[in-house]
Amino acid sequence: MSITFLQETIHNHLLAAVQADEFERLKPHLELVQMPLGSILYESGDRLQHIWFPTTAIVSLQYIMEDGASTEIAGVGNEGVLGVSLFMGGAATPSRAIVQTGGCGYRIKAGVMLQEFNRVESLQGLSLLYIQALISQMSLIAACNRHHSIEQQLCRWLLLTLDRLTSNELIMTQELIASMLGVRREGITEAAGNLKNAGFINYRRGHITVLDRSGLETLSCECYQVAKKGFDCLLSTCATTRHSPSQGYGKK
Amino acid sequence: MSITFLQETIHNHLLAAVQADEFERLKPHLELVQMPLGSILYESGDRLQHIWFPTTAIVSLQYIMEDGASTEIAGVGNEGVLGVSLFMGGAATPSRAIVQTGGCGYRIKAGVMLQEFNRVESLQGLSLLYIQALISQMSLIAACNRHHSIEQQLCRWLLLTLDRLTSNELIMTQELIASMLGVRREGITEAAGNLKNAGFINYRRGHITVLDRSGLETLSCECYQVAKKGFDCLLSTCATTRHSPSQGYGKK
DNA sequence: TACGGTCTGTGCGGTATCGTACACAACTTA
DNA sequence: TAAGTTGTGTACGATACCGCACAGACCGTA
Repeated sequence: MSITFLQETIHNHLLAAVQADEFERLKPHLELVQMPLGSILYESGDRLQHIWFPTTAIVSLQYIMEDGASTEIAGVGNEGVLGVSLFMGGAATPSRAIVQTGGCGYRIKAGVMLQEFNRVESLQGLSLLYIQALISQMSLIAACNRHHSIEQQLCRWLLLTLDRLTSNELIMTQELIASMLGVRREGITEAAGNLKNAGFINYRRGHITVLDRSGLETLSCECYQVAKKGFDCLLSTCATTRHSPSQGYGKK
Repeated sequence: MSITFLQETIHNHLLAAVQADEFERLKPHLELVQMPLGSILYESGDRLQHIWFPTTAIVSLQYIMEDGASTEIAGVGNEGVLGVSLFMGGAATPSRAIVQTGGCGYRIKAGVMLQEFNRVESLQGLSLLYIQALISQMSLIAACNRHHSIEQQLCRWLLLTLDRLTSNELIMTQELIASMLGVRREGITEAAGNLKNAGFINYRRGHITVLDRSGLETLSCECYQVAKKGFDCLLSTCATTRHSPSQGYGKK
């Protein structure tokens, strides 16, 4: 049971990079939870109750405008952690965190986490490292929003999501993608139609299957490669401090 | 001389909020420098040599795409600090920092600053607090980029810049504003023309004078108010930890 | 005062995206 | 199997913004 726990834990790279002795302190507080599609971890303005380390789930951070319009500002998978604003002064979070791909993750109470953050240097370092990566990703997305077409952005988004999955099928409606990218649903329908005609993807009601990754890469803007490089960089840094060297990322 | 120095220093709110004894340690390393319009503090990918605390200068953080297209991702005035990625793992900065309004600021060597950051808890806390505010601002701008018209964004931008100035005149070409907002220069010409016709601003070759703030506020999107609230929140938190209670922000 | 460079104004066609409306298909539940 | 819900396809005008081209105005400098 303890083994299972550890192996599952490893599926979050950030958590896996915590030093062994410090991890032992965290362990009793980590709670494995379901993160079902569409559930909202926190709303903009909420006071954080928990911190989450996704394992198989993917979470989208969105900024919501007064009229309800939304924009994804970053995505978080098993390379990251949700609720970092807790470490930065406890002020309210500026975004909504909504589960974009259902799965699992570890949850830990905010109070405990804050205590450990302040006590444990490696945990602090890892968090900061992640925040840096998050900022990079946000910059990228902001610029991509401004300068690239819906089709290009859709490709980027599909690829980044795919990189965090073990399968090549996304459970995802066009409506949902549209709200992430901050565009009309019809815009996604059209772009997705093009990708389907090109033979790069296929889909049916809420399921998108990627058939040709490299095809998507050719249509995507530069932003996918840049974002990927950022993640790789983060992960390799994590890997060098990993508490158990043999763990990979393969297990379903 | 020492008095002058201190008073100048106070013009950066973040620096002013450092505890007195810790500030004494930093003081010998702080270097008052000119920050002329258009100068670039660092480029995307640079290894940081310095950290800057603007006093009268305003700096724009921009993401630059491969084809040279740019987008402002955040603005930094005397409420903030440039080079925070130094604290977060030393990886390269994801953006370009370019001086948008000429003025002065304090500079400190990266090595010294990093040492102090790791040693001094209040400095760490303040930096994190600022990073949080920066992230909020970035989210906001990303969403505003996506959903609001050039005119609305121009109003927001003018207002936010104005809030950081003591005068109501911006030294600024339309071309430069366009590159900040990531739009064509002609788009700015048109929007600025509207604002001029409405009697809210006036301008001549590289000088923009704001005549009617509240007019701009009515045309601006919600984003200005939200951003302003974020800054106010940051500043009030800084104020409560300020090392010298009597210092304001009035001196030219 | 003349010159030259920079900044601003304007026009025009092209296009991506929006807003709206509606039909149809796929899946769910009764 | 039928009804109802939800997701997708399509069409069409409106419009915001782009790309380009060029004219004119401003301002520093010679």
